Amino acid sequence: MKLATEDFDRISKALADPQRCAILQKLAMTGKLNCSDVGAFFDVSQPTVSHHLKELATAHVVEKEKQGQFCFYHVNNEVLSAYVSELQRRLGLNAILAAPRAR
Amino acid sequence: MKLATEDFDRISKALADPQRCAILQKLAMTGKLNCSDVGAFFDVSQPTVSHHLKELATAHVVEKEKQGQFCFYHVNNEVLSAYVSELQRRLGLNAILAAPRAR
DNA sequence: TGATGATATAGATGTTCATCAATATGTTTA
DNA sequence: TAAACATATTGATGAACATCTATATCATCA
Repeated sequence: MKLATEDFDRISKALADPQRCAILQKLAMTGKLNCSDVGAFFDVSQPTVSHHLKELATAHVVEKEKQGQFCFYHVNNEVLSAYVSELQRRLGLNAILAAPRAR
Repeated sequence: MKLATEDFDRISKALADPQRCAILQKLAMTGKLNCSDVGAFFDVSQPTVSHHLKELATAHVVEKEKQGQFCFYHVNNEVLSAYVSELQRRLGLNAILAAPRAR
């Protein structure tokens, strides 16, 4: 999966806030949480949690799933993997993998 | 190599600005550049380049090497690799690698 | 030593953004 | 339908930050 520059930049920014990164990490660990669950783990207001989840969703690193009055969020592993790959590519960390195969 | 939380956060922020990320990418591609070289690639003022390079150096993703009146910068691959590894760990992207070996 | 060139610092400015209180919207249940 | 609950939105505020101009520092060279 290939990320557009715009998407890459947005994900970088989404990860740059420690609070938001912690929320994403919690989602990665637990698999799926609703807003209240997330809020229970961190000492921030409900609107702030909602804001961070929205940013993460806008960057497509999490997906939103509405179930009745609840709203579940889970990580999008495909996008996260694509982000890490692109980051490695840009930073030249995949030189060995990208090198032409010896024969 | 293990990154402290503080270092991880700082690197995330260093990568969050597209201009700074582009500078880092250029350094990764070319190996080693001085300030003027970097400035020649991007349409920003000399103090801005100096500022970005300082941020990257503070985050330890690049290293500074003074040679006379010039100042060369090159990426620190060890730190960058450690960052990507820690990111993967936090995002749960290394589940397969981390799994206990089958026997 | 004085001029030129490379880089860093200081200070200012406008923008982005994390956060909150208040409120709105939508959903469930008594 | 009214109350209670979950989430989203609005608007405000203060902090962080990217960028610039001006200037300082330091090294080289004529």
